[in-house]
Parts: sequence; structure tokens; C-alpha cells
Amino acid sequence: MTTTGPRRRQARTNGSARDPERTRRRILEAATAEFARHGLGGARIDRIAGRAGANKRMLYYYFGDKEQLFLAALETRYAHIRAAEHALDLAHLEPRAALERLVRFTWDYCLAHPEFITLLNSENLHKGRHLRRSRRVQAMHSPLVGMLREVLRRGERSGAFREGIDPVQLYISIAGEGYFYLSNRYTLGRIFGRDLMSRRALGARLRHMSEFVLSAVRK
Amino acid sequence: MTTTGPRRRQARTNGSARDPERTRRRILEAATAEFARHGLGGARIDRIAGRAGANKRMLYYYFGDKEQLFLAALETRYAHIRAAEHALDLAHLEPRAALERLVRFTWDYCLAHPEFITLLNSENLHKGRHLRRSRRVQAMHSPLVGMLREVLRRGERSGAFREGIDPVQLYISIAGEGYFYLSNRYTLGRIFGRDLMSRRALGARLRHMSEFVLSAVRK
Amino acid sequence: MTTTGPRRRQARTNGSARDPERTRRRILEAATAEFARHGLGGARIDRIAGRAGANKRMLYYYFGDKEQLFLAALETRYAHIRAAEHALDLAHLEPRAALERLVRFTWDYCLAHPEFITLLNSENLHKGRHLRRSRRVQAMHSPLVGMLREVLRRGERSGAFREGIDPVQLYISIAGEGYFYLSNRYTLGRIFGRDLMSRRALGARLRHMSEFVLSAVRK
Amino acid sequence: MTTTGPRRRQARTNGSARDPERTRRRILEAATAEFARHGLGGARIDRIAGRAGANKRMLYYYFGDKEQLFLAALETRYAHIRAAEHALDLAHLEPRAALERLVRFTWDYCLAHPEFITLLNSENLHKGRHLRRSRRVQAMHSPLVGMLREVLRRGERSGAFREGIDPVQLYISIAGEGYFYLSNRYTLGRIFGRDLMSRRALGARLRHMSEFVLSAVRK
DNA sequence: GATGAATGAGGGTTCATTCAT
DNA sequence: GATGAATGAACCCTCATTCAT
Repeated sequence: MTTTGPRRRQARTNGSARDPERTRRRILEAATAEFARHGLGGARIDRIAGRAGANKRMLYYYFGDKEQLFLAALETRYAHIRAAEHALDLAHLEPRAALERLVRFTWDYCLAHPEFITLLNSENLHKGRHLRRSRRVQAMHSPLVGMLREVLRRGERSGAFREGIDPVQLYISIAGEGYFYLSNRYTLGRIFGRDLMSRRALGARLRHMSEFVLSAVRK
Repeated sequence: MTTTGPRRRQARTNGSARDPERTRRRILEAATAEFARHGLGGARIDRIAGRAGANKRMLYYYFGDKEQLFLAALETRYAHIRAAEHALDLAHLEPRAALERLVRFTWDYCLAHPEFITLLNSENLHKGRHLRRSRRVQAMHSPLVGMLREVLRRGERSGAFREGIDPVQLYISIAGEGYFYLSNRYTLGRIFGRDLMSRRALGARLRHMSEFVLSAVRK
Repeated sequence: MTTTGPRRRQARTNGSARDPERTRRRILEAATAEFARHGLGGARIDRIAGRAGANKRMLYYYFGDKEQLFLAALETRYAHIRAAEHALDLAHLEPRAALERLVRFTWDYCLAHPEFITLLNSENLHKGRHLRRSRRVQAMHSPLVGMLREVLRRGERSGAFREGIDPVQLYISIAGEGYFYLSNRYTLGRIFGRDLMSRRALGARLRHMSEFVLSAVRK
Repeated sequence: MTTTGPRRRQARTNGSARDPERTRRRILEAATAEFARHGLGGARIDRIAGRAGANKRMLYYYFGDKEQLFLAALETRYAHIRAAEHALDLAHLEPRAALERLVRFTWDYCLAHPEFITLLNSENLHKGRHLRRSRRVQAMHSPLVGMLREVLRRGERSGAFREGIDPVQLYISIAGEGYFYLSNRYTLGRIFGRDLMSRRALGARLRHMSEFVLSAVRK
């Protein structure tokens, strides 16, 4: 994306001047981090600009206003996870292995991209009003449900899975297993008096989830 | 909501003046609703005072500041759900029935008290820093884990449940089933192009969750 | 209006603290001056607050926002001129003297209150959108038209005035004579290469207007 | 109107690129409209550039800054009305007909060019500080006063007009008749509860003005 | 226990203007 | 002659909070 070629004649302090694509990207990254950490209401335009090394005015130049910037951050994260999902080739795996892989994927993705969780929570706090206006996200259908349906069908045929499982319900159950644990880790950790984020705890959770899901679907 | 000008002298309409306990309660209720709807960062002291029919100064008189008010709201909701949990007498139910009851309880509670979800999400967004300071919540141990442990033990003995299930992991799984669905209903609804909150959809989810959990634990 | 009594215990820097009526009035006066000098768009909230010796927040506390403050200034000036008009007792004057008095009144008022002219011009620049929402101004009917109608009738009967003159048209003509001269004094002065505001020029204009109007209505 | 993001490369649609004279003229026209509608303080450079289909930078290239652009707009309008005035050949008309024609001309011009009124009001709000620096306007002497002087002289000699009328005062009176009515139409309309801009009302005003002026000057 | 008035810092946003190309 | 990107000051307004009574 970044033209490191002849466009930038001289170094600038922020390194982004006169490189619009880069400026835009830096703002978006800074915004994502800020929104993820403080939520939509708690995010500060000043901090975003500061972290991006950009003039505050540029946020409005590129994104219109705070809410549109939030939407852009959301859309970008959605595009990112969708791209990752596409790489998940469940179709060529044995049904049980496919489910295990999906459990692990959701878990790993949430662990690696905690900002995704808080962005989604923010959007849901605002009743999804940004996403509703998004055209990009509308077009980004998750391939997971289709893949999951196919996996379920194969599992049913082979006698490995019980029948009548709705792929959307299953997807929500699988995602919820990891998402809820990580999203609510502070309150859960406090209540149970446990450190939910130790390496050991994380490993135990992944094992539990795999067993739980695989047990749940077996015939 | 913002006071645009000096209030005309008006008769006390909230009927709470000179009834300190009631004033306090009204403020707390208004704060809970406000925090639940807008999050900690988006909540407005003015709106809370307005809805409570109280003078803004009273918020500070009773609760110190915004964050302490937030904590008070959180604590109150925790006390509420703890009280409800205590009424859940899983010990006298057959193990499978006990689990089904727990699934239903979590689901019904989240449905009936959506503010609990958003309060928890807010607290987790802030890394649980309010709850960490709370003494009240620390003392409010949920009876659920203990009850769950006992149920699991009985189920194992009777041969109904498989062995080695950790009650905390199971509790998180059960809670997550309903919580994630409801907490993320706007984004999930948008992605799947479904109305997740129709009476039918809610019924289907409850059925799925019960089956899913019971299948997951069976031997 | 101002309670100089026991309400203010100690002197404050701005002298207006804890004297809401006075604070409000000072803001309104400062706003009137600012709007008159710079127009609605050019007026600065900071300057108004500064001149009023008040905190900026107080403008919003008392008046809501800039536009409502503008309307309040407008309404106050209207109330002021209406009060002055009421004192004009044209009914007891001989018709010609009555008209002369009206010419002089309009002239003197515009001279003494140049802010009225620029406020009106601002409001007209904005197509009267503030006044349209005003309830106070709607209720402040100018007594002038009625008085003028009566004067015209008496003049017609006595044979001093020609017939068929509409009092509203006449009022606009009379007001316009002085208003236009003063409102446009800078451009007119420049074009004609004359100082329109010298004592001599002002005297000449008043004489011209009186003669002009009286000649225009005579039989 | 604000550019929310980098313009996508688009085909030149305004057809003015590389046609400097046309670009300049389009900017000037857009600026005139903008200043007329919003005043100097309320005018926005962005909107002007947008309406002109020109790059913002061009405004500065051609006109220096906002104030000089305002002056240019003002000068252009002055040049325009001066040109129209030159076409008014009062010298060959009978004195009364000449005055009537002048009344009508002022009225028609203000009606056809409402932007002239608001530009003048803006300039007067700013105490004529732009016009003062203008060399062009200084050179544009209105022929009206001279023509008016001659008309008055002829009228006096023929016994149609009374003596001692100053042509400048008369001009201001005539111009004010129409200007004030139109300039203040929103506030006057509101106060009198009349639609001053209906076809009927406009006709009535023109008739009144003609009669009023002609009566005022007659012997 | 309760009130209306007051505060100052900072919120998001927009301004006229200039830079590099 | 023309462009998109960038700037920093200042805009109006709102925030949580505290004062005096």
C-alpha cells in the first residue's frame, strides 16, 4: 500500500505527511486502538490524532466525524476476521476435526485481537446503529455458516453427529464459548477469584471448550 | 436533558424530597438505567439527575462521584442476581433437570434484566477496576458454583454425566450461551440477517441451549 | 432588579456572582453589543462571556445556545422600542405635528440605539428565522399603526392630508427614511463622498425627512 | 459541503479547467451568492469553492483572501448597478416621469438583485472597511445624483416641484423607500402579520412609493 | 437534606489558510 | 493554472464537579 518510492522527498516528523494512504491507515489504527480501549463514548479525538501523528483535522478530512470513524474501524476489523475465516478450510477436514478447528480459531482470534471484542461490545451498546448503515459489512457474509452447515451434514451422515442442529445456533454457541470468557474476564475473574488469563487457565479453557462442543454434537 | 436556564420555582413533583432513602434509591435506579444505556463514558450526570427528579448535587452527596455511582449501580445489580440465584434450589433436582433449570435461569435473567449485560460489559471495558475496589461484591459469593459442583458429582455417580467437568468452566459455558447471544444480538442479527429477538427466535435459542448443554455433559 | 441587599455577602471579581438576575442581564447586554457589532455569524461566545464577566457556561445555562441568546437580545430590544413607542402619544397632537413627531422619534431612536439596526439586519439576513419562533414578539403589537391610522383619519377630515394613504405603507416609508440613511451610512457616505454623521449632516437629514413626509401626505 | 475525505479522481465536470477567466468568474459568482446569503462572517470558503466547482486554493490564487474576495464581489455588484444606472436616461424625461422612473428602477433592481441588499448590509455591518480600500468603487461615480439635480432644476423651473430639495437627500429617500421595505421584509412581515412579498403586496408598495415621492416633491 | 448558580477544563468539530506537487 | 493533503487556532458547546445558601 505504502509507496516508499519517489513520492516522499524528505522525511517528516510524523513520517506520514504527503502520503495520504499511510496517513489514513495510521489514523484508522490509532482509532481502533482508542475505541477498543475506551469505547465510543470514552474515546478521545485528541488521543487518536496524537497516536496517529496526524493533525486532528485529518480525522474529519478522511472520515467525516467520530461515528463514521468508529464505523470505519469496525468495518476494517470485520474485513480482517472475514479474511481469516476464508482461510479456514473446514470443508476438507473430518467433521469432528473441523469443529475442533473452528473452536480453536475463534479462541485464537479473540486472544490475538482483543480489540475486536471491545469494538463489538461498543457497537452492541449502541444497538448496532453504525453497522446498520454500513454497506461494506452487509456485503461481507461470513462463510462460516455455510461451511458449518456442510460439516454438520457430513457428520450427520457418518453418524458422528446428532441430527437437527442449526448451524447458526451452533456457531453462536461456539463463538460464545470463547468470546464470553474473554470479554467478561475481569468480572468473571473477580467473582471466581481466579486468574483467567494465566497460560494454564487459557489452556484449560481451550481444552474444556473443545470437549464441550464435541460432546454436545456427538450422536 | 440539559438544563437550559434556571429552573422556575416549582412544586416538588417527585414526592421524594425529605425522604433521603427514597431519593437515594431513585438516583441509583436512574443511574443504572443511564449507565446501562450509554455505558460509563456516555452516561450523563445531568440525565441521571433529571430522571431521578433529584438535584445534581445529591448524586455527589450520596455517592461521591460518577465512578462510585457506577460501582454502586453495579453492586446493586450483583446483589440482585445473587438473591435470585439463592432461590435456585438445584440441590433437590435430578441432575439433568438441575442443569436445564440453570440454563433457563441464566437466559430468563438476562432477558428480564438487559441492563445487567451492559453494565458488566462496561465494567469489563474498564478492566474491572471498579469491582476490584468493591468490598460488597467480594463478599457476595455466588452459590452457583458450589451447587453446580454438587450436581455434577451426583450426575457422575448416577452415570448420567461424563467425568472431569470443571464446574467453573461449565458455569461459564452455560452463562456464555445466553449472554453472548443477547449481548451481541445487534451485530449477530446484522451478520446473519435474522431477527434474533422475535418470540420464535428466543424460543429456538432456549431449546438449542438446553439440548446443547445436556448433550455436552452426558456420558 | 438588582438586589444590593444582604444576598451578596462578599464582593466578587465580576460582581455578578450569586446574583442570577444580574448575571443574566449582563450576559444579555454583552450579547446585544456583540451581535450588534459583528452579526450573528461573527459574534463570539468567548467575547460575550468576557464582556459580561461571566463564565462561558452561564450563557448556555441561561439561554440555551447562541441562537436563542440572539433571539433573547432581539426580543429585549423589541420590548424596549415598544415601550418607547407607547410613550408616543400621537392621539393628542394635531395631525401634522403627530407625523413630525413620529419622524423625529424613529430618527432619534435609531441614532440612540444603533444596535437595534444591526440586530434587525442580522435577523433579516437570516430570513427572520429567530423571530418566527418567538412568542414574545408576536404578542408585542406596535401601537404605531393604530395610532397612525387615527392620525391619518383626522388629517383627512380636516382637509390637511390627502386620502387613501395606507398607514402601514406610511409607517414603512417614515421608518425607512431614517433607518436606511443610518443603516447604510458607510456605503452611502463613501459613494457620495460625504460625512453623513456630522452634526450638520444629521440636522439636515432630519429637516429633509420632516419636510419630505409632510409634503408627501398633504392634500 | 465539507469535503469528507479525499476526492476520488474524477473527470473535470465544470468545464472550466484551464480557462482561467471562467474559473475566476465562477468563483466570484459563487462568492457573491454565498456572501449574500450568509454574510461575511457566515460565509464559508468551502461552500464557495464547492459551488464554483473550483479548488479552494484557487480562491487564494485569484483573490488573496476571504476579505478581498468579499470586496471583489462588492465591487462587481457596484459595477453592475452603475452600468444599469447609466442606461437610465432621466435627462430626456419630463421631471415627474423621471422621478417615477427612478423609483421604479430602484425597486426593480433591488427585487431582481436581492444579493445587492445583503452585500451592502454586510459591508455596513463592518463599517465600510472594505469599500474604503477600494479604488474601483471610488472611481465609479453614480450618475444619478447629477441627473437628479438636473431633473429637480427643471421641475422647479416648470413650477412642478417645490424648491430647496437636495438631490442627495432625495436620492436616499427614494432608495430607502424600496430598500428598507425589501431589506427588512422578514421582520416587518412578522410585526405587521402580512406577507410583504406577495405579488399584490409588491404592486401596492410600488404604487405607494410613486405617489409618496411625487407628492413629496410637488409644489 | 436540598437547591440553583457557578466553574474551568476539555469535548468534537470547523475555520481560513498554506503546503508540496 | 490547478490539485489534494495538511495545518493549528479557534469555534460552539458540554462535561463532571463545587460553591454559597
